[in-house]
Amino acid sequence: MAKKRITLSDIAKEMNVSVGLVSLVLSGKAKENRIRDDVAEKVLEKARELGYQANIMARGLRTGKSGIIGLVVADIANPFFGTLARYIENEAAKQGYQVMFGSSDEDPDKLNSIISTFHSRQVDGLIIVPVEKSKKSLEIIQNQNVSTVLIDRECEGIKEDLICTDNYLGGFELTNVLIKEKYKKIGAFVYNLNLSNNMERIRGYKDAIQQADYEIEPWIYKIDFNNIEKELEKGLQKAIDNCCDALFFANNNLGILSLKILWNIDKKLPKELGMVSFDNPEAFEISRPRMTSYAQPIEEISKQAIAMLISKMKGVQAPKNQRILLPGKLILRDSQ
Amino acid sequence: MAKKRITLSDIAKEMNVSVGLVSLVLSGKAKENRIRDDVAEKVLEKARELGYQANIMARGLRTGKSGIIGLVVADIANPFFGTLARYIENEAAKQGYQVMFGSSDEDPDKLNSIISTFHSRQVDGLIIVPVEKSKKSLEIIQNQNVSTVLIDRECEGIKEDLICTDNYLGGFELTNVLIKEKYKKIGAFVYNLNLSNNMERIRGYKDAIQQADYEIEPWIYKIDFNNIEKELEKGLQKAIDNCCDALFFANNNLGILSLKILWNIDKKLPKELGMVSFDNPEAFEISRPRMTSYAQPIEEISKQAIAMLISKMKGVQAPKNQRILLPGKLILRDSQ
DNA sequence: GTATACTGCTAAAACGTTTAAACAGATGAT
DNA sequence: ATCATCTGTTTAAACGTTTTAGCAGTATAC
Repeated sequence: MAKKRITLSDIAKEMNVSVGLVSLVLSGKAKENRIRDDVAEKVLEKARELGYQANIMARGLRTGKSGIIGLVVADIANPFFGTLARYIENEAAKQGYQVMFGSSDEDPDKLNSIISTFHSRQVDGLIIVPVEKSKKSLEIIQNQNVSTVLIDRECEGIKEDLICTDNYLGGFELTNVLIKEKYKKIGAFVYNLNLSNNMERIRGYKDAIQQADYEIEPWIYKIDFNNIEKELEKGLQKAIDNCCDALFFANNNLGILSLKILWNIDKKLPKELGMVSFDNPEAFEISRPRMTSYAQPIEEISKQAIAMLISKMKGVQAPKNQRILLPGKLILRDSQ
Repeated sequence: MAKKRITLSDIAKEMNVSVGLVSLVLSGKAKENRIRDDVAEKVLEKARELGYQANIMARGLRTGKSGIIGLVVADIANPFFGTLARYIENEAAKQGYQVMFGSSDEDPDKLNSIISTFHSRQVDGLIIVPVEKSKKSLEIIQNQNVSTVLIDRECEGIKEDLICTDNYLGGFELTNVLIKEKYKKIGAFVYNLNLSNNMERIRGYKDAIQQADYEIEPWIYKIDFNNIEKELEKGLQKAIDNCCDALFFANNNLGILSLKILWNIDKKLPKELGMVSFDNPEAFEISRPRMTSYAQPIEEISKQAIAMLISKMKGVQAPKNQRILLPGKLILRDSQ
């Protein structure tokens, strides 16, 4: 019942050749090693017949390569990261790599343990969405000399190749949509985490407000990441009490939840307030109002990340510590 | 620069003991092999000091285990599967397993190639969302004797353990919500794929209609999976032309897209039509109308799937070919 | 004083690859 | 006839673990 796996030596025995020869043929090195064509052909045929599948662990042990790319995101259930994972999966597959993933939940300890098991598995490369205080984990990995590229955010104190959306620009453009409508007070919502991308968005928000052609003040509310929904309720109420007539959400989570909460507070609110949100989940297409948002170039990020990772793994000496900022796309709908 | 990995033998050399002893200690088998406590302690200490990380490929080669669970879903970017992946990741981690995933795109060839690379990697177990015509791939895997559990849907002609939502019940309950409102003609939308879960939902829909306490006819429209948006536009228009006054969507994708399309056709439509949808993405909470839906017990599915998989991997002879149907939850909102 | 059992360790094989080096035999050059 | 070259293959080491069998030394039993 328990069918034994076919190994190189099974094939070798059946054909009365050496294991080495079979290996050479099956790894496509027959020509360079001048194996006779007819022999190579027969070996290939036999392998097919027996249903040979290479044992990747054995190969990996010998070669030191696993063919695995480790991806660590904040939460794979978040559509932004899910989509990202999907594109990365595709791009990696094109290059013959498999993807293994882990969700950090914005927790540096989890991040660290994921990275460390990935390392144990000899991943050939790492694509990491760093979290607050992940400097130490990243330093360890850098010392270990594993090819790594960071995406989505920077990590303070770490010099490493990075691909992410131009968050400042997004925050700036989004806020300007609101400013054009002459709102008097635009409240901004962001996590209380020290995440470079969210901070950049807020920086864009602030700059836009400062450069506005009329008098307007920033108003920023930080949401405790461990208690998002409750905190957001409080914050939203406070924004209303403080006469905010428009709202800026620094990410999809905050945007979506706010839409829900505002409606619960008062069904008229969503229509009366001006709103814009970073990220572009499908939910924003069917919400009322349809949320004006800033779509990150997820596919482009994935492509560039894999391209850069592959070139690093191949040892092509790309100039260290590149920072690639990709522009997103403003999606004008009807919430402003 | 390229820091060498620490191996058992590095530790052994530094401490003048044998590799075997170090292995025994680090794999927690010191006691049963009566290694002296002080020796064990020192080895542990040294390993920590040098930053030892086991080489999992070497271990895997020796033990035949990889510690990896392969998960193949239709599309990791779909929030349903993303959430599923997340729970599976968590549950697997609790048992010391890592998850590797692949997206099949409902394509049997892709499914097959994913399964086959997973097998090459010696995954210890497989959790598979089967697609149309995946019988052959699954038979191969069954012959290979890899522990497998199917989730979300059945695969025609394959006897294998299965965990999924009680789709029939969901379709039935959802339709009854509409029937209670006395709609005259309820149009149902479903993919043209032969997926057991979607079929079951439609069966529930049909039965509910047949058992209704007033005269009503089923009206079903099948959407070509390769051209969903265009087809859906056509179908929705047709439903309206055919005087449907309510709509039943067999999954989240169809529900979300329809909400968007209907609004584009005529902004009054979403309010005028009765609607219900299978699945419960967050989008349904902020759409207008808020969509009444049937939430699948994703966490429960994941937990049971991992539990069953682990017990199969451990060789606990669970009665073959279990079929576990888990009830979902009707979420009443205001689209009916 | 000899057999027996226990203690704490080492030795070595095995897992399935990859790959550099070696080899035998044929061919060619001198 | 000798040496070199080429052809097509084999040999064997190596990768880093795990695990079984065995070994030397000490303790216990009679």
